Amino acid sequence: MTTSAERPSDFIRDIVAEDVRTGKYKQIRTRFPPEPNGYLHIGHAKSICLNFGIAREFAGICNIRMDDTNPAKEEAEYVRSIMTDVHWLIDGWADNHLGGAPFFASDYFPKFYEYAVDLVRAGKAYVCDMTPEETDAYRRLGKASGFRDRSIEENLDLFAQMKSGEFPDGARTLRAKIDVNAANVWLRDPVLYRIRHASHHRTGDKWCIYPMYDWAHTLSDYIEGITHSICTLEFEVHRPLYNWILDALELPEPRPHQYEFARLNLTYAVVSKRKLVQLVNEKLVNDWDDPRMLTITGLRRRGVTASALRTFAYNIGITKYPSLTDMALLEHTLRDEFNRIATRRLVVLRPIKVVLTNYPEGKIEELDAINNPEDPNAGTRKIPFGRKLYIDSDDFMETPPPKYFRLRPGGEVRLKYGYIIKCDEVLKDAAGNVIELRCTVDLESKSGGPTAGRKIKGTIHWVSAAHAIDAEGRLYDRLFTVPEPDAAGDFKSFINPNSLEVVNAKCEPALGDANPEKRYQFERLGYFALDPDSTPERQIWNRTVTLREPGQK
RNA sequence: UACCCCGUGGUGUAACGGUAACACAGCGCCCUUUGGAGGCGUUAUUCUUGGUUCGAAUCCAAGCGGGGUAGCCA
Repeated sequence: MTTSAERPSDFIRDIVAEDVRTGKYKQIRTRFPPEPNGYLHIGHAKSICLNFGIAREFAGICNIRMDDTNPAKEEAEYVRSIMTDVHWLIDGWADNHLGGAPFFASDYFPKFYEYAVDLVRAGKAYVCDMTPEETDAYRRLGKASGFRDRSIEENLDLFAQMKSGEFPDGARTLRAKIDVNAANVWLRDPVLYRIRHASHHRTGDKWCIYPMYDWAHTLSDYIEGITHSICTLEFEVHRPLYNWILDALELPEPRPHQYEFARLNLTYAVVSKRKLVQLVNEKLVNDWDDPRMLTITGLRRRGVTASALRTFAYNIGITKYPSLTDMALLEHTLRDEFNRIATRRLVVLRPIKVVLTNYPEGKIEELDAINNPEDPNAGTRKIPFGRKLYIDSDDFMETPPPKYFRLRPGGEVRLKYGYIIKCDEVLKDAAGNVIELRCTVDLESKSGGPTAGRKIKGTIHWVSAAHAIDAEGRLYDRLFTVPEPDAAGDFKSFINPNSLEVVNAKCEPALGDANPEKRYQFERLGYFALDPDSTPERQIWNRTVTLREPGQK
């Protein structure tokens, strides 16, 4: 069974456990450091579960830190959405390990600047006047900048002028003086500060020099007392620079250490902020919270629960191998949880009318139905039954294939919790579409009745026409038609044209007081959740995931 | 091209020098008033070649394959 174990095992947790054992740190402290330039997605969820998971397993703390060092890209709106999503995901699980209010790298700008001055004083950084193109070219050639050997006094003076706004954007940078010939290009005198006369979402126009990722991130970790700085694989080559910064500043122990793991890839999906932005901007989906998006907000709207997402994160594990996880594993995780908790209801998605010709006009019966066969405490409810019903058009075929167990002309089927019916007549419109089935009921076959035990292969769901509640059903499918949409060519050309189907559903009356927090199984169809756009007059149901379907349908 | 990292069934992971396991997916059977769930069974794995060792998925080397980096983005 796939349930969330208390202590997952992976190479990072092994390291943390060892550090705890040796008493290397007083307390374990991790961090989740998003840049507020977009919405969080399922890959971030993996990282959040890792960092907060470690905090809760080792009695530690996890900080949320906005890595807001690039004023051109970042917005307060993203800060808000990030906090909403993280809180939702860790609520009741690791929220008591959260390091207080969100931290902001921008709050450390003054400290970053002081450290930079220290670095210059130590002769380990210099102001460089080369253009970005020249810098690139020199770096590629392993050639030293002509400004590399400026005096400390001149560097100090120039850096102060950079800060006070004496120079235009891009005119100068502060660079670390490391090794222009290093095999690792990130050690070839990396840029630490650049000039950007731009308004920052928090510091406004106070600064016109902004720290680069490596400088800001390393020092933020140090300032916050982070012990284990966990990031994705693309930062692996930055680790020597991370350590160089700590060494160059001669920062006292305890110091943070960086570890890297593989980001999440999923079949039939894209999981990268850049691509998700495109889907939104090019209107290929409705918005960031479109239920087809693997953003946390989209998943939430679709009906995915935080606990299921956490279980999924546990199931996929943590390694350094850049794997591709089967979307079926996510779907399995969802079904596994929902099967246990979902309230069962009868809903017809694509109705056909059925008239029971031998059932008395005006007669209504109340049938007993089980709310959740997996949970006896969920109890039962009554479902009204009458002469006119709706069944799903999928459950009737005029000329069915061999293994079709449902209704056919002259055939019998059992109505869940009700009677066995037989199809006598098929009525069609001028276009030849089936519009009504006229059936007869075996009046003794009701649950508990004399012929209730008759062996009938198929059981289908139904709704009383007189009592049905009309509702909108939004049936989602995977957003892409191929397992690896970004493997070759333009991923947007593989968008599934049928990723959303809207239907007018007929729901049993018990759904009238449906709870948006609850999960429902529409029997034989799938798991559904109420969309926030629902109104008291009209419900909108999002299909989170279908029931598992056998090979062919 | 250079540097770094990673290679365990179809997929995701475990095994921490002692003879490969769990989950997903697939297939078959049983059960079923959800073609769901559940039960039982089953297919299938250590990239290659050397080396170290009594013993290697595990340690070493080379090769092959995959990924990452080479922004004044993060």
